[in-house]
Amino acid sequence: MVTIKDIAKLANVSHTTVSRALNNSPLIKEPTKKKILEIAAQMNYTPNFNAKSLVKQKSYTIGLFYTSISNGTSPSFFADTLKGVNSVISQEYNLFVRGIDDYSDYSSIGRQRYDGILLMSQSVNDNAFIYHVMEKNIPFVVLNRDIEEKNIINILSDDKEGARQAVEYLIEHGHSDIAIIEGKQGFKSSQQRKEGYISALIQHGIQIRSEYSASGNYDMESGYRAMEQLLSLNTRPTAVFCSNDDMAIGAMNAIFANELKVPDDVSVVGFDDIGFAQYTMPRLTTVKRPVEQISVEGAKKLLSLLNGNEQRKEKILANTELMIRDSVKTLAKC
Amino acid sequence: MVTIKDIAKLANVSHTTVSRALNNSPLIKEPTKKKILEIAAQMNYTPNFNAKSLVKQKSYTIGLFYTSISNGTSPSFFADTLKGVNSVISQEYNLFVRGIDDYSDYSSIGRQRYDGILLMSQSVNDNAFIYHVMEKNIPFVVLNRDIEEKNIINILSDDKEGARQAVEYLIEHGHSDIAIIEGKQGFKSSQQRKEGYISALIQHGIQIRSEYSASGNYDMESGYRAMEQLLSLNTRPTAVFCSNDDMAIGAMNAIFANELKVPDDVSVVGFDDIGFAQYTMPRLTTVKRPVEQISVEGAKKLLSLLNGNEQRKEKILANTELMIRDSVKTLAKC
DNA sequence: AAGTAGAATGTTCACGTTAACAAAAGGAAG
DNA sequence: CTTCCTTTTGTTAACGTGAACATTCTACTT
Repeated sequence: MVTIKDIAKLANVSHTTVSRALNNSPLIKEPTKKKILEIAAQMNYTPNFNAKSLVKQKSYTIGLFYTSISNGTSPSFFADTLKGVNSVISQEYNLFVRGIDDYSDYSSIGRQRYDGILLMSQSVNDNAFIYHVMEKNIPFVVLNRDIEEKNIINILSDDKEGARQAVEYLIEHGHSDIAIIEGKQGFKSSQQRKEGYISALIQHGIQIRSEYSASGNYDMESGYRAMEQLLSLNTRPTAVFCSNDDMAIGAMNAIFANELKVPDDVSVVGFDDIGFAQYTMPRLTTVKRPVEQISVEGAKKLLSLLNGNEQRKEKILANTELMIRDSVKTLAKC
Repeated sequence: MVTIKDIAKLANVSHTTVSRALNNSPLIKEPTKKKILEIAAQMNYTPNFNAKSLVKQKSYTIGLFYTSISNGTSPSFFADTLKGVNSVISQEYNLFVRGIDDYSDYSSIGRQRYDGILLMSQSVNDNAFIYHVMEKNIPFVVLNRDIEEKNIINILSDDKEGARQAVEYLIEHGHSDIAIIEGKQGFKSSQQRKEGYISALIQHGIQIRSEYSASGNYDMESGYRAMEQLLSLNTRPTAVFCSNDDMAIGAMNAIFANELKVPDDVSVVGFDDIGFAQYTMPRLTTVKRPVEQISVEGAKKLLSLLNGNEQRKEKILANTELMIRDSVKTLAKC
């Protein structure tokens, strides 16, 4: 392995001069710098990041942590977040990916190893990890999940507004018998999506009917069951807002199973815009959560923090986008 | 930051003794070791991996490289491979993730930075990277894509056999007018899946008809177009083997668009078993590529290599599995 | 009791880099 | 030509750890 000392010998200067030249220090005369740079290139020199890290007390490493890599994280979430973060991180930084549940204890997670941490949080269970990171004084950003705690940079999508818009879209297309299939009990996201649903109804003066609220837990199967329950009502809803796409797919299957059609008999709207939403039959109208954008913003924020720019420790809401496809029917307004 | 020297002072021993105790050296007396370990735990000591790396000439980092993170890699592929690798890598190692196309030059990729490299290869364009890694003498394993080169550890699924089994399954269910929608021209995988298709037909004495070969390029749209072409034939095939699931979904859409039904009018089989295959209507029968298993095997192989166990530089084929769902109809044999 | 082998611990140095301080070289002013 | 800055370069130490070699301590043999 070629080191700066090797270069120094060849260039007939001290290794410090080489170091300075490579780091583009203004202290070095142009011709000297040029000569050194040439030799370095010729010798195929690669800096040793470990040595650099050791002396600079910086790891040049950013940790990207998920709640879990093995359990529950949806494929498209991985792909989108990784894409987003990856596009921002410069070559100077290493990107390390791990699941929080891979660790039995967090002792190996310290400042020396990570300059900063991006946490794609999907569960309240992550809080222990968050406290550890705060305690260790590692710069970090929490993405995707709403953290109650103040003084944390927290970027997530505005689920309430997204849900409101989706339901408003249904109303504008003539629906007023609109049901909701709720997300997992106790999840902040479930609550906010429901709030959006309610807010849209109120805003348009539509009465809220408790029998139009069916509970689910974010998986397909629960969407199916919730839909069956809704279909068995005396006055069947003409449209259903599902708190995520998986449940929407389950709901659509339940509708088909009852020999009804989407959107002719029942309109369906989802939430998330998973990759598969455009491959369903019919293609699913849904609320796109800007996961990739959140990742990009989060990574940028973190990098800026690492560069010493003070950031406001605030919550940032990213806008959702309604992806209009084919699962909603326009009703003639009565 | 607490270092072994701090511990040494408190324990009234030399820092080397601490180092040995922490590394569980047999040279240290039990009571001393115990005392040191206790103090370390109490002080919340975290080893500095940079210093360790520097002196041991080891980076404790495994690079997981994809052909691209931004382009073309399917979400489920990310998720499955990451899961697989992650489950094997011990806490001792860092997992570094990047796309090859993130690099304009490979100069920063050297032995000091990576103890070993896992390459999830999806394109011939990766070859330049492979040569670089070989030249730098970094231990590595190529996964997923068939590499012609000898003397490379190369783990991939047995696509030919998988395709053969799928087509055989169609034949066993009474089909003999079986078409194929081929994968992207020039891809090794396309070729091997087609070979499997042909081999099954020959084996069962079924004549190969050139008009039953439609070309595609692995995306939905191409599957749709290929299927339309097949449907326009005088003697429509009763079953279609699609070289991947995306094209199978496209093909199913084409069948529906022509007011035909899957599987009643045409049976469809896919390849890959993407997550969505079980959510299609009807659920897609397909060949599951053991992506996660390949990742696990590859990571194990690499770790074993890093631990100094010589590995045979060979090609390993992993078995596919036919996922039987609802997109194939049993025909009465004539 | 002395000698000795072996176990346990300590000293010193090295890894490759940057930083603090030191020194030399060059140039301007008197 | 001194003297004194300023610019450029060099010397030395430090980061935290592990390894080679050195030393001390123990326990056993004679």
